[in-house]
Amino acid sequence: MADPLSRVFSALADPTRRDIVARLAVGDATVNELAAPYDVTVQAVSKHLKVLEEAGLVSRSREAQRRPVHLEAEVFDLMTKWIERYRRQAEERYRRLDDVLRDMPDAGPTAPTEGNPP
Amino acid sequence: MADPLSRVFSALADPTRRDIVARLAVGDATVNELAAPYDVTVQAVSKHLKVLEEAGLVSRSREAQRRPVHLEAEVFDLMTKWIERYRRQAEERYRRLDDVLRDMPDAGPTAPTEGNPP
DNA sequence: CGCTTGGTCAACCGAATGGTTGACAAGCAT
DNA sequence: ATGCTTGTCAACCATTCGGTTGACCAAGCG
Repeated sequence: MADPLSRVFSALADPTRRDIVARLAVGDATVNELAAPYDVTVQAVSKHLKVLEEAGLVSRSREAQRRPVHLEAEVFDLMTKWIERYRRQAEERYRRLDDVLRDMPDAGPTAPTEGNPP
Repeated sequence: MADPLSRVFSALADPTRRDIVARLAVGDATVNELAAPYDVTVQAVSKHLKVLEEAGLVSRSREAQRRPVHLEAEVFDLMTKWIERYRRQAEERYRRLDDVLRDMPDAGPTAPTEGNPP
């Protein structure tokens, strides 16, 4: 599971982690602050942050004994690019199908338009 | 893990599944066709398709004994919306930080309101 | 009819995941 | 030096996941 795309998708496949990302979009926060709203231990949240960090979605700096967590938004582009590519392709195909159906108002029961003579 | 967004992200967190989606963007295909390139059993691919279907990314119709798989591109919007929202928010915040730094051309080495006595 | 083709279901296995508790390090404050 | 705060690491547990094998169903075809 080395590839970056898998890590990003996987990281965001968890609702708690998505919520953390949502809250970090507003502003940086410490681990304890982030952990407060959830009814899990702070260690669990620390694990979540590790996952987000390994996916490149988040970075932690050092500031006294606090470790402010910062959202790294660039990685989103990786996903967006992948998604857009295939969404567009599928839509294009959909549009083309419409054209075909319009151009073929009376398709016969047997449709050998795919004639691929050996 | 009932929520749709988690299911979609989770479904796309697997490289094989992403590849299947990529190939379905080109055109519908049967399970056996889809399974061919991978060196796993057809049952494994069937499981992958089930995951994709439960995420709403794919639909299967019935056609004789074949089950053509079709890519359902709308669900992508769910992800795109979520991603765009927080990406935009984070970028906005980044831009604002730049403004702050520009408006504060002579920030001392000691942080402003955060008393850091020697 | 019987058989081959296309696909799913069920049970199982090893590895990864999300969670817990407990110990511990690093800073700051007494 | 002692202690409190913030956070991580390690070990463990239950569940999920990706994969396998084997049985099975549903259609077409000889």
